[in-house]
Amino acid sequence: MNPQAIKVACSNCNLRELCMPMGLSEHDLNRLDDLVAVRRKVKRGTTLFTNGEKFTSLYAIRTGFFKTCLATEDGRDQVTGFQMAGEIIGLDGIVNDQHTCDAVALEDAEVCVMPFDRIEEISREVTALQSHVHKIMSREIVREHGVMLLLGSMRAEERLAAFLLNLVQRLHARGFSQSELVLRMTREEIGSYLGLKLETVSRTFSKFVEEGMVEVKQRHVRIVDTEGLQRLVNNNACH
Amino acid sequence: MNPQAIKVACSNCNLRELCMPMGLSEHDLNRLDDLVAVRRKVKRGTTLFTNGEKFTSLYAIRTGFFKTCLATEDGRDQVTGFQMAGEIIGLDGIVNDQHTCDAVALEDAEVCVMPFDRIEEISREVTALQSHVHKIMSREIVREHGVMLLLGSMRAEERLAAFLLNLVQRLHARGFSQSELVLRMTREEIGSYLGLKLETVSRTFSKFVEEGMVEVKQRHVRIVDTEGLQRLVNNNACH
DNA sequence: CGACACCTTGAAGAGGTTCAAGAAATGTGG
DNA sequence: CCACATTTCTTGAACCTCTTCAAGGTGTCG
Repeated sequence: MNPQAIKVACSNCNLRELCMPMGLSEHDLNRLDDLVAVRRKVKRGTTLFTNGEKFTSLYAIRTGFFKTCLATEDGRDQVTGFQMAGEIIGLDGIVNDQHTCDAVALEDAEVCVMPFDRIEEISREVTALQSHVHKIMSREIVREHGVMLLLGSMRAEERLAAFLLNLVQRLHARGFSQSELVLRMTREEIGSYLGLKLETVSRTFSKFVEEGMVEVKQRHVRIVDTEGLQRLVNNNACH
Repeated sequence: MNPQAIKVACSNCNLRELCMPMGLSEHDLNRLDDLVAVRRKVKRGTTLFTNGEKFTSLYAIRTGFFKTCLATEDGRDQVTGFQMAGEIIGLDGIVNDQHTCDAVALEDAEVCVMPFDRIEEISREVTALQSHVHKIMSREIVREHGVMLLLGSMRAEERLAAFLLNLVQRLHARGFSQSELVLRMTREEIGSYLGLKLETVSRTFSKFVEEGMVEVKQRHVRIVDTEGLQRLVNNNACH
């Protein structure tokens, strides 16, 4: 058995710059390679973790696409985010040693499993990792502030425009098109995330198409007028 | 000059159990006392930090009451949270070394200033602090998930009920009444937080009063029927 | 190829917003 | 300490956005 062939190594992962700190010494890089215990495949439609489950690890998404969602006993359901390659999920579990939401793969996925006690251990030694972990958590807090702004103050069109621009921008950062994207989620999931009903999402898509801002063919979306969408998001003066 | 009299000491602060880890050795406790550089008073209506300002420190609230809010150039405004004694604010600033929201004192307040580089330094040595910092950030993430659920799936009554119950619960944890509270914020600020207009907040208060669930006299609120409010929040079956 | 999930569109209805006016509380300056 | 200005809160009426309910269409997967 050749350990080289099996060993999971952040040091030569091409997603490193997305999920790991940059500019490390050789020595620190080697320490980081101890972070990832194993990789885990998650089939489409199955969960990486669920509400109530014991928290042990954070997960770095290598491939695939996830949603995280809250489901309360009384039947409410809220998608709290969509995550793609290079992003970290599981942060919600730290506070009470158990997860408070479900992470569902929206397409076949693979994640790097990073046991949290090991993260804490190594980040005591590698300052860059410590700082990185703090920044990742802070980034999530800031992202959620943005969602609160969206849910609290935007109208349906503005929400969907903001959503599309955010998605395409993140995909672009991963080398995909600036204007075309394939939605991995249903209208209902988009609606849940945006605080809208699926019919409203559908209607708003249709409206964007009528106005020539996007082309939509099922889950294939092409953004024709980025500035137009941007104006919708920024400019709430027009109402 | 007697250092004893001036020295800020977490080790004998009565809010310690709210903002600091528990069960530390004498030695670790002493290390923790190096965390707080100074205290700072913040007059009502003034800001502790503002959007764009350089991030240097986290703040533990000793006395007083804050709101954090996002204000975008185009005039949107969103209250992202209300914070009280024992809670930590400033986490949003970590990711980009600058704050992304404003923290406004809603009454005269005093905070403990904890330089973040010192927090990172000490938490490399004191495992309990490291863990504590992680938990605080995770707790904020989970709290915001809850707000997303509220904004994304609740109706006006449900939102206000959830808001009141949350406030009174936090106050109760600080030794105040389980049923009476004084709101430190305006109807407009409540509305912004809950994604409603101030008129809707006012009307919903009136409705609760009519139904005998609460008594309201300006900012003085007395919760008469806690279970009733709880039912509103949990039970979305009734519509 | 048939069953199922997903999406679109229409029409009616509800919940929340907007606009407006007035009342109550709070703060300020003389 | 009182009078006045200002902010905050309440309530009504009309309106608008989004939801609900319903039906039909499209795509997908075993």
